[in-house]
Amino acid sequence: MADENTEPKKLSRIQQRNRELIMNAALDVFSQHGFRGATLDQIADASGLSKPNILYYFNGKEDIYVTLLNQMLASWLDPLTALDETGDPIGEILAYIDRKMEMTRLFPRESRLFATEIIQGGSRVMDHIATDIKPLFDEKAAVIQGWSDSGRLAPIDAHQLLTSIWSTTQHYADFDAQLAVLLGPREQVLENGKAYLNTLFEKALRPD
Amino acid sequence: MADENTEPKKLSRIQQRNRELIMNAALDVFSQHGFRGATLDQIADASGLSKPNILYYFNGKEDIYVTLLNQMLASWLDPLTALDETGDPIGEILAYIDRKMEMTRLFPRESRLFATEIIQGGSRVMDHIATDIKPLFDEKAAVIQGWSDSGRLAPIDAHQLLTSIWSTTQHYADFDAQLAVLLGPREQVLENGKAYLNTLFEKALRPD
DNA sequence: ATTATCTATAGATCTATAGATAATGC
DNA sequence: ATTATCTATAGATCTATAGATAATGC
Repeated sequence: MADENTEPKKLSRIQQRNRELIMNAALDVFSQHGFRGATLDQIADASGLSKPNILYYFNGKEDIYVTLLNQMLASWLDPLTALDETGDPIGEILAYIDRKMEMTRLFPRESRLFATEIIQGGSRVMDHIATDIKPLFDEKAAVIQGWSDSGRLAPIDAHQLLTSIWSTTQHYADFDAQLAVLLGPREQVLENGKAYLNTLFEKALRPD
Repeated sequence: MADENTEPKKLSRIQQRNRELIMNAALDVFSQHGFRGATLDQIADASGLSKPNILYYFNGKEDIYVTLLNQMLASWLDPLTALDETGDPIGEILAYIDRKMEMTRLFPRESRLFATEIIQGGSRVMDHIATDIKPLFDEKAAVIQGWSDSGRLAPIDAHQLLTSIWSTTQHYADFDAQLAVLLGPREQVLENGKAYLNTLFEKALRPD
């Protein structure tokens, strides 16, 4: 029970397919109800597999949840990783915003899963945040701060800038249900949001 | 069972105190776990009352939750209501941001309760959003759009502007756990955030 | 007398496992 | 032979109620 993470055991085709079915169902269920609110029954129903069969593939509810989170977090930072120190400052940041908006468009459930987890204290991702997210966050913030300090961007707090980019872009996924009532259909809202954010940050970042 | 909302029955001092204890405990528990994830046991523990006693004051888990949401939503829009058409456009919007940041500072649990509810589909507040929030949202957006169209603000999509103010300000409450790791202690983060948002929106809104 | 609280428990829901059976890969 | 799935169920947790008892307000 100590070292069970050494399991690159080749997965059979069935294994692979069913694990994917479960992950997808779990994403639906956990992003809608959070960890505590979700049940294996719901995941079983959504995946089309029986409850005991699901526990044949995973060691339990928490195992499913943690596996799902890890899988998702692995690609969550890609848009920020791609921020290029050697590029044009404003162009780089606007491109980063576009990539984040694309994440929102393609992976709204993942965004909501992460949001719920953090809102509820984030005990299962805190390690990940400290270990993986913070270093990248600080590194890229330093790049942006460098641009700002050297006058290639307006004077700005880079950490706060990144925070506001996260909040504005992820909001379109997380508060989808509210925005559908207040602003209209999803695709259109995202399109308008993208244009708006580009204008907003372009004006705010332009030096002088 | 039809018209039980006619209950302005004067509450005894004990009634009032215990209902408040329960509301406060429920805010803790529901904002941390969402509706499905919360249990009466947790609320009982947090309030110091017994479980059956809690059900003496409320008709059940859902009754507690809905009462809490309604209570909270009643004041949630106050900052927006105060936006004054006859004031200075940029000053009014920056003051609105300050009020929202103050809500974040004073009522982070309420913000997280609302966020979790919306992320999870918002079935229990959709009516409220359509009936109470949307009209005010549209009215104030029209005011701002008027300012923008008449050149007193930069050209801007007022609905999107309000959306981005909500997302940026509420983010400090909702993603508190993450920001504590990435940015540092809460009070300081809020202070920096307030200054940052003022600069950001001031630059973005200035005409010309 | 009325209001508030407690003990005890019914009945539903949930996670997880045991053990049998069916399907698949050599 | 090994992998995958099913039936049945144990044991824990949860919401809610019944019915008795204690506290409070006239």
